[in-house]
Amino acid sequence: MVEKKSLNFIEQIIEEDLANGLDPKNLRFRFPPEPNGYLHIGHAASICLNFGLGEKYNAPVNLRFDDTNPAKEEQEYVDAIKRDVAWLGFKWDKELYSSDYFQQLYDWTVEIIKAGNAYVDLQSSEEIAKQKGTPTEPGVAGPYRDTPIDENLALFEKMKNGGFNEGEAILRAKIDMQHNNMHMRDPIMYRVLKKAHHRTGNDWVIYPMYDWTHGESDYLEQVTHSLCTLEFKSHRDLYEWYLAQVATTDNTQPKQREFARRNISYTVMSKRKLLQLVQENMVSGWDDPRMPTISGLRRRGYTPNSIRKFSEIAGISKRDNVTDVALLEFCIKDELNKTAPRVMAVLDPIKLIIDNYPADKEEILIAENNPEDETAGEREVPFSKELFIEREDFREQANKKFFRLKIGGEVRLKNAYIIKADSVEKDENGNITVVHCTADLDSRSGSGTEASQRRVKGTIHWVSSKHAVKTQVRLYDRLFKDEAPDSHKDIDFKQFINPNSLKTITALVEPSLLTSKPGDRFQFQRKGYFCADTNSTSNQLIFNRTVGLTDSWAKEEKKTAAPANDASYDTIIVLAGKHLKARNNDDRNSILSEIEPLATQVNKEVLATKLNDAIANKDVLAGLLTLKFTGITSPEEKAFIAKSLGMKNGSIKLEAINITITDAELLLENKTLLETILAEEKSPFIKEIIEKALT
RNA sequence: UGUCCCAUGGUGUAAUGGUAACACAGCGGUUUUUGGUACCGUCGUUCAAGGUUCGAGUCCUUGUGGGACAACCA
Repeated sequence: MVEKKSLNFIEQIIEEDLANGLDPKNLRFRFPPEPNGYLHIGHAASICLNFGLGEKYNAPVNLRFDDTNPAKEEQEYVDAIKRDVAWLGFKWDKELYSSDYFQQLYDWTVEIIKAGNAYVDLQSSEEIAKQKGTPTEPGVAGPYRDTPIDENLALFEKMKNGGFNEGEAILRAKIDMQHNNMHMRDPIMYRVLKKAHHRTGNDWVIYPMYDWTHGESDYLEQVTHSLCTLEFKSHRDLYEWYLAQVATTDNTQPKQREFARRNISYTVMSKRKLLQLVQENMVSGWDDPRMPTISGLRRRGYTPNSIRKFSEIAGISKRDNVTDVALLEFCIKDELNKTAPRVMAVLDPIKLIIDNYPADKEEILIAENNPEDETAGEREVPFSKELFIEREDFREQANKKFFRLKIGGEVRLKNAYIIKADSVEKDENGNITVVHCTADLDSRSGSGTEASQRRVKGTIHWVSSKHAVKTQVRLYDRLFKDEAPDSHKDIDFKQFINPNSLKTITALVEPSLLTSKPGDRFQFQRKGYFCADTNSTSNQLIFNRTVGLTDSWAKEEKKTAAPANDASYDTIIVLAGKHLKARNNDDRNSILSEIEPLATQVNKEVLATKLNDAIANKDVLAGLLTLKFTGITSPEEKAFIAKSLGMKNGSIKLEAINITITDAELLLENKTLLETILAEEKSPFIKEIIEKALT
């Protein structure tokens, strides 16, 4: 049976071209990074698209560095990019550089000038920008637009020979200053940059711009489909215009098509912002395991397969998107579950003494390496009287939902004995220092005895005190607290940084890990997947947490521990998000009627902390919609209203204004604030409301 | 007050004029020497209004909402 897989819209375009006579042998793609930063998971989508297409159609894919700006580009980035693409498992056909085409581009340019389609402009960038107009107003011609061809040729020659300083002269294509598309209003082809280039050194002092390079590079390489992200859509006209200047009809005409960049929740995905995190030391570097860079994910413990799988199931489209990071995590958990050896590691140790086990006895127990993989084999784990177990796995008393160790209760020590807790020792502060227990000495795992077959509800992991190895463990969490930290126009994305994104602890692990090498991946049983860090050695083991295991006990605990009203407020936040997305008042009103009963249940103390933390639009709106029904009483709530009045989002501002003007006291307190808003407000609707209230 | 692009469950994507589906997340359960995995179940979707058509998520019109475009960046 043939499974028919649906095609994404890029594949459909290719199929169409093939159907229209394009020879599949001519198919060729390229991945064109600028070497000015590290590749991230968003680039991975593009890499997987292009190289995936190459594999699917058996077509070559070039790795071409788009290196036309010597000010920003460095060899370090070239090396990192090559390493990352290769690590993902892709093989490029040719390694190429746009800078290799500088001479060809120059020669073509001279022809374009001779054809009267380009001119040298000697104005300042401010003047040029001014003449360019805006997206809503057409541009006007500058004074150099009609310079005679001979003069342009001479001036361009002078540019090339260093006769102008940076900023004094540029070469422009002569297209149409009134064009709807700003990129067509006589775009810049060359600028003077007296900087050494990482490959061409000091050969050139003029450098071509992106548009006048990219399509021509595609053409020279005979790329058929030049795929890029959506923000280049409006460059397509120019791409085609330049191509028309140089292309001959017997050659393949490359085709630019655009797809949406891949965003992931709780992180940022722009090189500029990632660079900022690196430069401002908010992370340890481009390969910090919290970074969404390929190198960061690699150090975190992600595999090439998991990233390729993610790109495949996330898909390709033209819609703005924020993919749930849980999907990425699913991909790595799914793979590691099948491949990662299991080991025992205690992250937060508490001592356990088996009172009825001989003090000098040591046993070597057998443990399965991976229950999902029979070929993974077994290993030996030492056992003795004194062990460490996870602090959270013991409670003096607990209800019957807690099926770990408690006084008088039984639990299985993984791969070892069933034990029963008897008593505890405590320090002067009342903290438990030791748990005493009794083992059922007939119950050893794998011994085959009747007692060994006994079923107890809980199984916990452990390490032998004498044999335990101290290890540094880095527990990583999401870098940002907000789903889309850079989606808030008025708030800097760094405001959302999660202060607890890294917790470094000392853990105790079983001795088998002593032989682990950097990059080795393990499942620390019941805890998560961990990867030996680049700097891990047998003298100082270091493990990075890639991702935790699904923890249904934590969920259960959260349910009972959190105040009941939390759930109401969480629902209100979700509804507030919908309210922001709603496109008509009917929808908004029905959401309000859902919120009303919930709002009255919200715990005021919970609310106070939530209001204090609210930064994102939906969190602020949730607060407002709750207060709308509960009324404003505390100083915190009043402060929150004042803060909301300052938000730029229209729905939020309107809601805040409405709440303010229906409360006489609030109205009085915020009178000057409202007057300020009135002065700056553009919406006549909002102005009218404020004016009415103020009089 | 311009041009272009986009709009399908909470999220990401399918459905190519013919039964709105898959995955993740959520919720409930079964199994379990990992509260993992696996398995089963469950929740929930076509922005709006008109039009074309036997039939519209898909085509057309208008509207609404979101995004891109004014670097000597790519």
